Amino acid sequence: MYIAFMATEIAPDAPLSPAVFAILLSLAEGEKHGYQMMKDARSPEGGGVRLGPGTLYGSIDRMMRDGLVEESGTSDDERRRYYRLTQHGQTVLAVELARLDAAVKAARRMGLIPQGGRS
Amino acid sequence: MYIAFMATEIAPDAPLSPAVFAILLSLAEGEKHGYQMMKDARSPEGGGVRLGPGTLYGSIDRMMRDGLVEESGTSDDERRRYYRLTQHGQTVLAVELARLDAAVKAARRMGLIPQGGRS
DNA sequence: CTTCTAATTTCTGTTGCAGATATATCCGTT
DNA sequence: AACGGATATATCTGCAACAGAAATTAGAAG
Repeated sequence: MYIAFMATEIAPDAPLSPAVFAILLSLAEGEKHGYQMMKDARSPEGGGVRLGPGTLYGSIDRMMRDGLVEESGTSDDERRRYYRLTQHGQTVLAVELARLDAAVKAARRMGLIPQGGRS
Repeated sequence: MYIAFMATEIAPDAPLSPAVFAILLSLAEGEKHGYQMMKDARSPEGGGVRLGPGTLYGSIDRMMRDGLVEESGTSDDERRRYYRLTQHGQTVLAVELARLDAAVKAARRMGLIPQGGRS
């Protein structure tokens, strides 16, 4: 598959840290500001990760530097800074998801995940 | 579900770093020595992660310290040191897998994973 | 017994993480 | 409009983790 190939070729960013993964996943839904990502990440679907301010904003800076996310000028509130995925960020997320999906499925085959698990 | 509950209660180890996750997953198959985990981790089912010696053995030490893995006296070769999961390690892995499973499924619902993906 | 590979160890600079603290803005109340 | 609390971000700093290089030891092959 294309994605699997890309994993080693154009996305040497893998594997992603849990924080970076959670942020990318949150932004996949659409533009978000930091505080919102924080709450997203806490939910099970968002990865169930606790992000403190240091980790959150530090990660965002690095991700901007690496071209995974960018600021969208949007401003409905003076305090908020909105971010969105770049093209590269979308690719990296897709590759990471494919990676995790493969690992989870392998684990399920091994009987390491209780249920078949519901979708 | 039980596991999901445990995630926040008895396993504050989450989220795991990619290296630690790959090692736990590899050991879920049975006893392994470091070099073998290294090759396991490289395969897609193992997480598709490149572990250099520094990361690998450093992680193992920390995991021993944290009671996730332990040495099994097994020795079919003087050079090799074999490790296995502890009870605690198994629990932590199960919790992490449940976490990732939830995230992957959420991502699939969002259409972020190309196929249904192969099982 | 020499040589090649497997397997681990140790070391070191760089980076990321994580909590604490600080600061600015919005909102509801009075 | 001033106040207090919640929202939202910024900054700073010590500690731990990572990542690659280099060295070391043991087994396998000839």
